[in-house]
Formats: sequence, structure tokens, C-alpha cells
Amino acid sequence: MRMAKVSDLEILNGLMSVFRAKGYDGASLNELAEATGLKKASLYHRFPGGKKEMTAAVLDFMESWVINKVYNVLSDAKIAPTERLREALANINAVYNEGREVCLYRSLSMDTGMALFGEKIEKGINQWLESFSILGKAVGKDKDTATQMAKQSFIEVQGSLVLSKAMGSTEPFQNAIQQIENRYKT
Amino acid sequence: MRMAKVSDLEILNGLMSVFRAKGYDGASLNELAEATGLKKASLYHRFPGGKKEMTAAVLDFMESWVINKVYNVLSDAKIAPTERLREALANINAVYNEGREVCLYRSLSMDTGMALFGEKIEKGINQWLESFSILGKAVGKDKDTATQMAKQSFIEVQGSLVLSKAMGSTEPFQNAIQQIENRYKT
DNA sequence: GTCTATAGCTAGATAGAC
DNA sequence: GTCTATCTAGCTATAGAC
Repeated sequence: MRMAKVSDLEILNGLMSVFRAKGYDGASLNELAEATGLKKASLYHRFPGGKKEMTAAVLDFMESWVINKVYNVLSDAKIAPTERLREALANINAVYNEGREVCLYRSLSMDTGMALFGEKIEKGINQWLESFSILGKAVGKDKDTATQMAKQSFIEVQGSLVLSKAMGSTEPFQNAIQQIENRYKT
Repeated sequence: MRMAKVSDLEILNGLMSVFRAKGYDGASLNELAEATGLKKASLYHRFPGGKKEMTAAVLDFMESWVINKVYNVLSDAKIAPTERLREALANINAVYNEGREVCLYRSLSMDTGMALFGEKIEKGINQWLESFSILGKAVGKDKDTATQMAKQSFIEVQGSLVLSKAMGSTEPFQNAIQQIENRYKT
């Protein structure tokens, strides 16, 4: 019996969850295959470049997520800045499963992942910073202040994810989300 | 010709630097041996329990660093709180090489490292939080405020290290250190 | 206590059937 | 497009000489 084609989205979600939890070196082809519902050889059919190509695909997937769910939301001049932020934070809260899941950029910004994909990671983070910087200017901050506020928001998301993970509690992350929302109140 | 015994401190520093950069799964015995100046078999002589025992030793080493360089400093009632903080932050700045090096707890709180050493990591972080909480109370904050300030300081150190690493700049980390110092000013 | 040499296994990657 | 079977390299770990 012929197997049905596994969708690109299923595959990317599977790969993403393993790379987030294990990082580049820690993610084995066996785990990646299991998480996608494919066998190893089938994964290589989809990604002839092997683990490197899978990682690149996941980073591209993440970048499109940032553009759609953060950048486009925070720069949407048709809605009030406060509303934009609420929506973007809801998206961020969802993608990190309320603080239970780790950030892909953090997992890949060490070991071999950093050596191979440092540029892609930096680009994704800059997109994130730029999004919050636009929001800052939309609430009347000058350029430098907006940049600093964007960095601070990124730091609080990342740092609180580290703390939440280590403590096994979503409280630090939830708290950070609230704090970010308050910072942009007009 | 007989080889001189390699000191425990040399070994721990070598192991530490590899585990920080590569995480648990990413750290290979060949790299660990090279970083310590020993051959693989000699490392096994020192750590019969293999990589797991090496990791545990590095985490214990880090815990003693936290106790000596953060906890004991921040809780030293013989000096003014402002001075304690300045000294602890100088130690923190040094151990992270001004923001160029990653935190051991972050590197090990993913992949197999988290599964094996989650408890040790949590314990070390709690020691860190407790240290800053004591400082908060020393500058007159109530217990809850002191706890929140400690968490915020930890978050800013960790988050700014993620950002500094990804951007290849020490600026976010230096900025975070300054911000923490300001927060405790009386 | 350190070394060379190697065992045993699992990793990433490939060949070829269906 | 997916699969089973397999290759080779690198991994963790051990044996035994000095």
C-alpha cells in the first residue's frame, strides 16, 4: 500500500519541535524522522542537503512566522498601537506555549548551530527588534528610545523563557509578557 | 618521560568552556580531552562515570562559583549594599567575559543536559536568585519586591547574553549590567 | 597518572525496491 | 514519495602498557 505524502507543514512543525528541544547537535536524524512521521530516507528525499538543509528550512519557517505574526502585526497602521501589541503578544504567548517551550533562536545559537547558521539567526532577531522598534515609534518614542525598548522586550522574552524552563513554571514568562505590554502603554 | 599531573582547576576550566559553548550533546570527548590537555583515557581515569560525571563536576564547580562570587558577596553585611553589588557585578562581568561567553546553565538546560541535570541547574539558579533577594532586602525592599527584582536581574543577564551572542556585540550585556546596578541604587 | 590502541555502538547519509 | 537495508565516520567507553 502506498503511503500518503506527508505535508510540508507537518514536517516543518516536527523538525521545529526537535531542534527547539535539542539544538543542532542534539537533534538526531532518528528523532527528526520520528517527529515528522517519516523514515530517515524519506526525510533525505525531502531535504537532500541533510540536517543542514532541514535546519535552514526551519529557520526560514521561523522567519516567516516572525514576519506574519510579529512584524506585520506591530507595523499595521490601521489599528491602534495598543491593540497591535496585544495581538503580537498573544501570538508570542502561543508559539512559546505560555512559556513551556524554548526559543528556536536560543537553541540554535550554540554548538554547531551557531557556527553554521549565525547569520540566519541574527537576521531573524533583527526582524524581531525592528518590529518592536516600529511599535515604539508608533507610540511616540524617538528612534534611540524605540531601539532600546525593543532590545529590552527581546531580552525579557528570552531571559524569562530561560528562567521559566529552569524553574518549571510559566510565571516568569507570563510576568515578562505583562511587563512588555505595560511598557508601551500610552 | 612521565607526564605531570594536570591540575583539577585546569581540567574544570577546560570542561566548563566546552560545555558552555557546545551543550551536553554537542560536547564530544575528543573536544573535552583537548580542552583539558589530557587524552580521552586520562579523562576517564579522573571521571570514571564519563561525560555525565564531568558535567556534574562542572555544575558543582559553577555552584561554588555562585556561592563565592555572588552569594557571599551580596550577603556580606560588613559592606554597604551598593558596594556589594558593584563587586558581584564585576565578578559576573568577568565570568561571562564581558558578554562574549554564554551561561553554563543556559547551555545545559536543553537537550540531554536538561533531562539529566535539571535539578542541579534549578538549584544553582535558585542560589543566584536568593543572593539578589538578600541584596534587595538589604536596600529596604519587602520580601515579594526583593524576589521580583532578583528574577528581573537574572532575566536581564540571561536575555542580554542571548542577544549579545546573536548580535556579536557586548553592548546589550553591558547595558543590562548597568541597568541592574541602577535598580538597586538607594 | 598518562598514554596508545581498540572495542562496540550510534550517528549522518546513501542505494535501490516498491 | 516512502520504505528497508546498509555504509562509513565519529561517538562513548575500555584494556592494558609505561
